[in-house]
Amino acid sequence: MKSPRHCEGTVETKGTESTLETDASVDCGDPDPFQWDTREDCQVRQILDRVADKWSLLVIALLDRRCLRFTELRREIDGISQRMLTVTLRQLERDGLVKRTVHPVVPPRVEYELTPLGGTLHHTIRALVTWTEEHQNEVAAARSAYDARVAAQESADA
Amino acid sequence: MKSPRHCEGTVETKGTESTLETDASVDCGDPDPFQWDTREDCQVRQILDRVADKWSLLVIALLDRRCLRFTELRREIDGISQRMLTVTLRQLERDGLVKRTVHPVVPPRVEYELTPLGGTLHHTIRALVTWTEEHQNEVAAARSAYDARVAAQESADA
DNA sequence: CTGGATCCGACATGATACTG
DNA sequence: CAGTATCATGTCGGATCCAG
Repeated sequence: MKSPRHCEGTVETKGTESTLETDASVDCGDPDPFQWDTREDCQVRQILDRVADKWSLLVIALLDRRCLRFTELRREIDGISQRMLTVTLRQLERDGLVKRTVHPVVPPRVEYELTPLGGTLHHTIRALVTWTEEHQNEVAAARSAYDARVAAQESADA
Repeated sequence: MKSPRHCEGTVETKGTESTLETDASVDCGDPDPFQWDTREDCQVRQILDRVADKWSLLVIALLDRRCLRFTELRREIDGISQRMLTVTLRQLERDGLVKRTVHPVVPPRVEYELTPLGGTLHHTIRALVTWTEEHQNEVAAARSAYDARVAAQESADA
């Protein structure tokens, strides 16, 4: 119901699909700091989902004021499929975070870079990555402790 | 290609089969700033996925040094199902980001709050949310422009 | 080289019913 | 109230083929 439908597939229902979105109609500018993103139809929730996406995160982090070609990105991001890279880049381009430049040469050369808007996001994303790097050991320890507790509990039940 | 499997971070099973061995064995501490998270077996990637998760994001943002009960969280986060709230809270608890307190009363009263570790994450998450709030209009504009371009292109083809 | 399109399986997620 | 268990399904995402 609240699924943020992808825009992949280049649907020809360009005008009709936007009708079900409550983007423009809903005003999310509320003063309550604890109410800001609680409504699923709020645009902030949608953008947050896009921006915090698994692959989007990596692409943005990788495009640190650098131009990267499609294949370069694909090579750098271990595990991403061609399809997901394409889809992710399209979404980011649509959101104005990534600029796509096609060089009319043969073989085709397409380069991706962050837009100014994307550049501002980069810092935030980077902060998230930094936090993860700095605290991964603590998280791992917490996981082990939790798993140990669960295991102990289960053996106690048996 | 390489290992086609996903980042196996999101498991809602017992946790006994969690990938402990790979977590500890793989060392992600590399100096290259552009290599840090490119490998899918890197623990940073897994944690990033968890932390940047749609619901996790909201829960952490909501638990800003407050104790919230299960139902309160559920009510605040519009659109979340009971199941996903439970799963999300479990994951966060396992990762040591959220503390779960059960009050042995009737009716049961369970409260959730951020751990100190979760508190440090909170700032970063908050920054992400703030960015989204501040730039949602630009993103929306970019989307409209993109959609318009696509529409124009399609009508030109026809 | 850079994708677009399609097929299809797997898994995450939602809905529902049940429990303590 | 706070879950757990089960089932249904939609979406994501990978593999493959094809095109410019």
